Amino acid sequence: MTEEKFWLMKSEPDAYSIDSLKNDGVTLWDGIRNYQARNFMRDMKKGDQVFFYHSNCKPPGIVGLMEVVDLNIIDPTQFDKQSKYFDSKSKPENPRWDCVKVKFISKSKEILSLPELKILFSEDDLLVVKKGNRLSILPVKNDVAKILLKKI
DNA sequence: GCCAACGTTGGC
DNA sequence: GCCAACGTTGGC
Repeated sequence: MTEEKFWLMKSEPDAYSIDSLKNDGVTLWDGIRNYQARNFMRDMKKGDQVFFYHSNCKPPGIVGLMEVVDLNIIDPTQFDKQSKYFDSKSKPENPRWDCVKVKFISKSKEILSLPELKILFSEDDLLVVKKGNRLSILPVKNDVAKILLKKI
């Protein structure tokens, strides 16, 4: 039996938006430099669905849906000296950072904003509504995801 | 621009 | 291993 898994990934729309992904079709979710977030990506499986969240904008919120299509990809930006994500401590023979590839599924007609999410869900239901939560990748509970899917 | 909530770093 | 200082995220 296949258990559906759901996640939420944040991106600042100035850096990479849902429109960028719609245009690209697929993208590598690289540049993650937080171990907990990286480990969540390692827990992902092909076919998992991911809510795309715009952060650091007004208003912040969920703007679309994507799907995991590839796993365990070494993040190329860690070895790129030109990249802001360059990590001098990571060696090619033992890469520290990896990521997943995602594909565009849909863009919401309207943003499901953080204030709305706070009305719908408690901190325990959906971690993104928790004050001060800085994790850019979060798991989403199955029953919460079912509700979200109807609203985006 | 402010600040809360962390994660990371480095001295000891 | 502790912890203070510092840096980052991201809402407001």
